[in-house]
Amino acid sequence: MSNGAETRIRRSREKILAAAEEVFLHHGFLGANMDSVADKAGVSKQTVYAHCKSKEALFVLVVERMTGGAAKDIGEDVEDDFEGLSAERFFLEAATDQLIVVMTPRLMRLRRMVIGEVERFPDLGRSLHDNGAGRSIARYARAIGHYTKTGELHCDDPYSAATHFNWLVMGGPTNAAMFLGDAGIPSNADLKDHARECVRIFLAAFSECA
Amino acid sequence: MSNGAETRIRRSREKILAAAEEVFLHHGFLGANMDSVADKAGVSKQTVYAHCKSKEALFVLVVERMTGGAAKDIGEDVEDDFEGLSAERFFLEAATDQLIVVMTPRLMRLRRMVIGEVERFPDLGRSLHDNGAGRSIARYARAIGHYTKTGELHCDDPYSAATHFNWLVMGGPTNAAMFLGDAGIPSNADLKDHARECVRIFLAAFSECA
DNA sequence: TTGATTAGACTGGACTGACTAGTTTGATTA
DNA sequence: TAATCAAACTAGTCAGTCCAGTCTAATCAA
Repeated sequence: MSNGAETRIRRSREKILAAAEEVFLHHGFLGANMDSVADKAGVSKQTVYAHCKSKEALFVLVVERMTGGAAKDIGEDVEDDFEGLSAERFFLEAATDQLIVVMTPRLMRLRRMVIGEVERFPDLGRSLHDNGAGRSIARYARAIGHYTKTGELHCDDPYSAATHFNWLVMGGPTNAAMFLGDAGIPSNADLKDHARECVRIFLAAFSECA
Repeated sequence: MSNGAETRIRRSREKILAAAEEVFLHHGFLGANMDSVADKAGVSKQTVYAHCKSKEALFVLVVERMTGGAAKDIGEDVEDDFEGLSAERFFLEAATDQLIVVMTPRLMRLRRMVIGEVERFPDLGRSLHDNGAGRSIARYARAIGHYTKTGELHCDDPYSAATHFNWLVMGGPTNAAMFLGDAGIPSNADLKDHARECVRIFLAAFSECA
C-alpha cells in the first residue's frame, strides 16, 4: 500500500463526494444519475463504484458528510461560558448565529431533500432531527438553566422553554425556505431583526416579572 | 353526451384521484408509477390518461385537491366573531384546532412530498405556503388586531406578531413530523398541552403589562 | 542516478437487465 | 355510441457490471 496511491484515492474520493453532493442536491435521490455524478467528478463510473457500492450508499455518505460539517460549523458542542453575558445578549447572539449559519441555500436544499426521502431513508431523517434542532435546543436549555439559577430567567422546564424559543426563531424562516426555494431565504438583515423580536418575546415570557 | 356517461366519468375520476393520492403520497413523484395508479384505481391505464394528460398533470391535480380540501377543513376563511371571547380562549382554541387538523399523517405526507419536489413543482410549494401557514397567520393577525383595539393585547404589528405565534405553535411539531415520519406526530394530548404553553408565552409577550 | 518492473487505481465505453411513461389496437360494456 | 377494457408495444432511461487497456508512483536493478 503505497503513499501515492492513498492520496490518489483520497483525491478522487473527494471529487466524487463533491460531485455527488451537487447532483443529489439538485435532483434528489431518484432524479440523480450515477453517470452524471461520474462526469461531474471527472472520473469514470467504475471509479465511483470502486468508492461506494451503490447509489444508496453514496447518498447516505453525502448526507452524513454534510450534516457532520454543518454541526461543526455551528459549534454547538462547545460548552458556553455565560459569565459576564446577559441573557438578552446571549440569546440574541446565539439566535442570530444559528439563523445565519442554517439559512443557507446548501443546507436548505439538504433539508428539503432529506425530508422528501424520509420514507426511503428514515435514519437520515432521524440524524438531521437530532443534529439540527436537537443540538440547538440542548444549547438553549443549558443557557436557560444557567440564567434561571442567576435569577435572570424564571423557568421550571428549561428543555421545554428551549424548544419553544428554538421554533419561535427557526420556524418561520425555515418554512419559507422549504416551500419557496432559495428565493424564500430571508436576507441577513431580516434575520437579525427577526432574532431581536424573538428574543424580546422570549424574555417577556420567561423573565421574572416581580 | 349522455347523462350516464357523465356520472361514469365522474366516478372513475374519483377513483383515479384517490388511487393517485395514495401512490404519490407513499412513493413521491418519481417513485410513483402510473401502472400502479391504474391498478389501485381498478381502472385501465388508458382511462387514467383519458382523465389527465401526463403524470405531472395528475400530480398537480392530486396536490391541489388535497390543499383545497385541507383549507376547507380548517375553515380559516370564515370571519371570526370575537365578541364574548377572551383573547386567551380564542388563541387556545384556534391553536389547538390548527394543530389537530394539520398534524395528521396524510397532510404531513403531503407536506414532505411537496417540499421534496419544490424544485420540480415550484408552484405547488408556493400554493402550500400561501394556503397553509399563510391563512392561519392572516386569521391570527385579524384576531390580534381586534384584541389590540379592545386593549387586551398590545401590538404595533399584528401580522408580525401573528407570524411569531403561528410558528411558536407549529414549528416544533411540524419539524418532528417532517424528519421522523408519522411516528414523529405528537398525540392530541401533547398537542393540547403544547398549545396551552404557546398561548401563555404569547400572551406574556403581547399583553398590556401596565 | 537512471531505467525497468510492478501493483493497483483508473479509464472509456459497451453491455445487461429491469423498469416505465405514454401509445396503439381491437374488443367490450352500459 | 361513447367510455372503458386488457394487453401488447415503443422508446427511452438508468443502476450496476465487464473488459481490455492506461496511468502513477514506489521499488528495485544497473
